[in-house]
Amino acid sequence: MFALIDCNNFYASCERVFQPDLIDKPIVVLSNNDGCVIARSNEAKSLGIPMGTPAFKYKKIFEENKVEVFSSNFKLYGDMSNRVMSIISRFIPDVEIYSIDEAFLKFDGFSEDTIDQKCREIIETVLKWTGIPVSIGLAPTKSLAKVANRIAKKYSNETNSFHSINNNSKRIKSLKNINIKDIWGIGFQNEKKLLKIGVKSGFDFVSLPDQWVKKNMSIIGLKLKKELEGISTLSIEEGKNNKKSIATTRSFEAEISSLDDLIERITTFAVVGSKKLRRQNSECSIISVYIRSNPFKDNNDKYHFSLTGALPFSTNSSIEISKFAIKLLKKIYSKGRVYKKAGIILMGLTPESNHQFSFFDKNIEKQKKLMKSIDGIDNKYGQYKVRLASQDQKRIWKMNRQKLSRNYTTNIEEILIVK
DNA sequence: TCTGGGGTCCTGTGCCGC
DNA sequence: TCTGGCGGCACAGGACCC
Repeated sequence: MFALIDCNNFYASCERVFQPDLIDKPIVVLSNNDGCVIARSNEAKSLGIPMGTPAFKYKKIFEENKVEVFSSNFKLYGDMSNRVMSIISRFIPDVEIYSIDEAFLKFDGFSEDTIDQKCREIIETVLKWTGIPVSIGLAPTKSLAKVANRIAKKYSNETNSFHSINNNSKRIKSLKNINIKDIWGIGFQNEKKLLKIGVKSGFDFVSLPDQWVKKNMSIIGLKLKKELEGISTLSIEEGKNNKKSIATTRSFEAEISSLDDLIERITTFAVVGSKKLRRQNSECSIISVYIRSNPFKDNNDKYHFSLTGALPFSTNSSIEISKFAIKLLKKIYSKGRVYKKAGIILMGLTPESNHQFSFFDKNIEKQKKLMKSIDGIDNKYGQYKVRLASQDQKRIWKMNRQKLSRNYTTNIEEILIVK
């Protein structure tokens, strides 16, 4: 059996742990730059504030209903997530951390009663030790565990936040009651496709012929169908911690058109990206750079240019990576256009320890030492104190974070004081 | 005025060498 | 020597997730 454990309204719950007077009050958490709503407490949900909506459109509703608004504090959420995950691992060894607020668990060789009991214990312990409420869905496949989790959460009063799909009639009943768009793996495009042929519920979906699903929704769609039929096609992936790509991308506060400005941004992204690379002891061999217009602007002139290139060797040096990224940028840049967002993605990641020496990297030892001292200085005096010449020396990230909460758990200066 | 960032996987296409 | 067919590969783009 698979269980999916999910933290309820995770970011909002994290904020609430440290401000208990906000219990029962509507809370929203905004994305970087205070752009979109990315988390809502139940009270905020019932005010009709949608997920992912631009915050400025709801400013009035926030004020009228005294909604507590927070800028995202990922340091805090990341730390709270680690705490929750380590508690879960005390109960069961097979854990796949799926996202910051979700994990799949695999129960093998336990009786049904034992599993139920363990799930309830996990819910209780996580709440007691961290203050974060969680829900658990249990089922024979991962996709059905997602469905079960939804039910556990939606009817938490009756389910006590735990629901199990442990027989066929429960499976059918759940699928009949779930909207097609609420199934894990069905996005907007597939929903459109399915509604067109009259598929509205999960049950309608599993009633389709396999060939249709394969043809119209690829192998992924077919795997999903099998999962919902109770045949497991997705397994627990442990140790997924090592990433296959590392992206650093940002929207700009204003549109940019000069090459120099873009070079400055791309260099900064390259520096940030290579630092992430070094932190997980990896190197990259492929770099992708993109620049794009504002997709929300009301004209037809929308563009997105990207270019991917392979380095002649693997590296995690900020200098090599930014040099190469700028080369790519120059190839896709065209004068006279305006850009609103850019990014760099590092791919072809390999462990630093497997480094293949090549003719080109005579400099490698020198670069390694240099990066080590840069990281050392940054760790001592604060992030990104050392900058490359092509970065703007005065510029600091102008991220808009007007409503940032404190780093209660990761910075001793900001710890909660009880008077 | 103000619309996030970071991932994964799959598929179509074009090119290359056999 | 030329050509068609085919597999493998790289790459771009699309779809999904949180």
